[in-house]
Amino acid sequence: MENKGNFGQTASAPTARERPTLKTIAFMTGLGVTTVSRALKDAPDIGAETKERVRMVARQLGYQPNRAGVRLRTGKTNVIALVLSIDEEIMGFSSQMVFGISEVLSGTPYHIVITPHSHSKDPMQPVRYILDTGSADGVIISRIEPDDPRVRLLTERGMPFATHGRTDAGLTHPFHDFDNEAFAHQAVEKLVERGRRRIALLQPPSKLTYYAHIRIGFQTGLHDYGAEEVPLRVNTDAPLADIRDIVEVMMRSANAPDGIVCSAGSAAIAVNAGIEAAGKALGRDLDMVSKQSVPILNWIRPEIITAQEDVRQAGREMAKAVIARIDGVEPELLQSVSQPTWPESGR
Amino acid sequence: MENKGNFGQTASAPTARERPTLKTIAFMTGLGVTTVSRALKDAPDIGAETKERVRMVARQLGYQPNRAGVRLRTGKTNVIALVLSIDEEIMGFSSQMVFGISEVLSGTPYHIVITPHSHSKDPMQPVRYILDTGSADGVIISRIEPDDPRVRLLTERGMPFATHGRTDAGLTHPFHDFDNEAFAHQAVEKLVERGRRRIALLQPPSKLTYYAHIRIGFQTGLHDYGAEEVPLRVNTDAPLADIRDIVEVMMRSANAPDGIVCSAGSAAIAVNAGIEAAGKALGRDLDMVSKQSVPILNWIRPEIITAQEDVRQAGREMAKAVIARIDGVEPELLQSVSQPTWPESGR
DNA sequence: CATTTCTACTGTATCGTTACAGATTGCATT
DNA sequence: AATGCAATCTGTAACGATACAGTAGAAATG
Repeated sequence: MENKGNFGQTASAPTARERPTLKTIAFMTGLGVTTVSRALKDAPDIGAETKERVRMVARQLGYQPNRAGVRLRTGKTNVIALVLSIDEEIMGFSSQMVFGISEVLSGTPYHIVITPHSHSKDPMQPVRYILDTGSADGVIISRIEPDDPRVRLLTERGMPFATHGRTDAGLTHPFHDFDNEAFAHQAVEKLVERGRRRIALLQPPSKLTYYAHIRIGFQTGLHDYGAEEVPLRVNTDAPLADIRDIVEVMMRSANAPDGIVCSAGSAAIAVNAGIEAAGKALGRDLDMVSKQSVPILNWIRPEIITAQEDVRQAGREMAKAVIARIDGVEPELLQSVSQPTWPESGR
Repeated sequence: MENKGNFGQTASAPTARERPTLKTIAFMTGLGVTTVSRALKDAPDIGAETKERVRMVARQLGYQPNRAGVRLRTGKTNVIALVLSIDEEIMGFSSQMVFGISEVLSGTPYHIVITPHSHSKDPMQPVRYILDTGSADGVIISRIEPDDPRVRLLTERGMPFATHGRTDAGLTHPFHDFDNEAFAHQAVEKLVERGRRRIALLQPPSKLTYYAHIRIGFQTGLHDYGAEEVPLRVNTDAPLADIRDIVEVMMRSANAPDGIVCSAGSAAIAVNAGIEAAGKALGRDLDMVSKQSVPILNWIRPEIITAQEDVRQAGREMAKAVIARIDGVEPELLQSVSQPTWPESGR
């Protein structure tokens, strides 16, 4: 009579080694399914010895909770959605981020689901989908704008998330960001140190928040170190061929710069091509500083002065932040900014 | 009495616009939940008019089946797992593959879950996890070996999958592969066309299947076009610094090659560095042919002769193959090999 | 000794969906 | 009029987990 609940239900498992469930453990321990469930989550109303017994059997069986069961009953998906822009992305930017995220998630029950979208299309669509279908417990997004509508929506709907990049409209949320202001400032410094004074900036598209950071760092740099800007009318999102052509024209012109600051590693390759197409050479006629997320530029031209942005680390930070947010930690405590590092160039 | 099933259950939805379920539609149409379920999957025992009505209401409500419900009941996860090696991966190889896969999956109910692992560790672990927990309907794996234990296990357990690369042990399974044999053969041809006769090969690690393909293509190429091999004792998986150093030594030696075939884009960058460190120049002292998955090499040195491997296309093919396999299509019909393309170099 | 209070455990209902085994109705057959 | 049979529709149970509302027994209380 004590096992009335199990009786006749788990008359199973004679031959086939099927996946164990709570019922299996309940049957083996002689306990009720509820008790097993509560024992495994260390509930206070279960005896210490019972918990121990349940845990042993569970480990023995290699029990892993059925995700669908949990999700259906509790709504918890154990999924983190990574929203990625499918365009651009020449270098392994997002791979690195994915790997950073996975590193953190591998010690947790979370899975990572990639939700891609074309950023030329509606960037809200994937976010809306996730919210409407409740298909994730947390979200990670990139390419943040100062008053990002995705951030607004996610906040409004109470969905935990972290961003790669900051907003700038009084929104408080977890983020990880690279200190682009410091990068641009230091970049100018490096150039001036080498005697360069007329500096061009290949900047990100102006709608992204870090455009402003780059601009500010660049301009205070110019001011602090006494240099001037040579305008460059193209941004890092442009096709590489366009960047090269425009840089070539600029380098051939009368007021060609003697220094260039480049906000993206892939673009730096095109910039370099433009420079060389104009018959100029790095280190001789001018210097270039570039940010990169993958250490590749110095393999191409050792003369490029590079700052490293550790995107894998960013992935780790954001994963930790989302999980913390899911666990109720205040957003204010989940914000971090990483500094550029300047590996000794050359090899 | 007709609505006894719904009665008292769906007395809900007064204010809050909650996510619609079958029950919601059942309530609105006055039908039973079962009928709605069957109507939506176009079952033969539901009247045409009823189906139409149900579909209209469902569309109106923006109904999307609850994944946890479906998964719990049917075991269908609607997930494709992409198993990725977290190491290496300098360039955006896997991003491109992910994007290719997503393109195909975006028109389906499938989600893509990234399951990363360190390929220095046990490569079976993620596959075992997926099988044991039934966490996906299909799997995509790369870095295939001739007698790949993952392929064996997945086949044995009846899990649909596709591989990036072939096996070579009588295993029949869906795959997409790049024709590395053709690439290597054509690469030799290109070099010989340029008057090169002493050719080195930077080959993949020998445990991977395509090592043999590259070797065969290379050797028949040498034979067909009358060239000889200069041995190069390092493979594409080696750290870039090692590759450069070894290539430099080779290029300084008495019997330096006058042509190099390189099986990976990232490695080509290091090879080039080694060549230049030895004071040699591409196009003058020697030529290099390299495969690349992202069109970057010619930005670095226009002289590199490049073959394009379209990894995004590979992602598409594999996604289509896994889904077809899930739908019961025979593996024999889901195998494809893509040919190298040789874009006009220069720009 | 009766009553309350804990401790430790359990049954039932439920999440959303679908498989299965009926129902109900109308019509054609005998 | 009884029977058979499609054509449509429906209720119930189940997938695995957990929230909730208990229950049984022991111990503490009055």
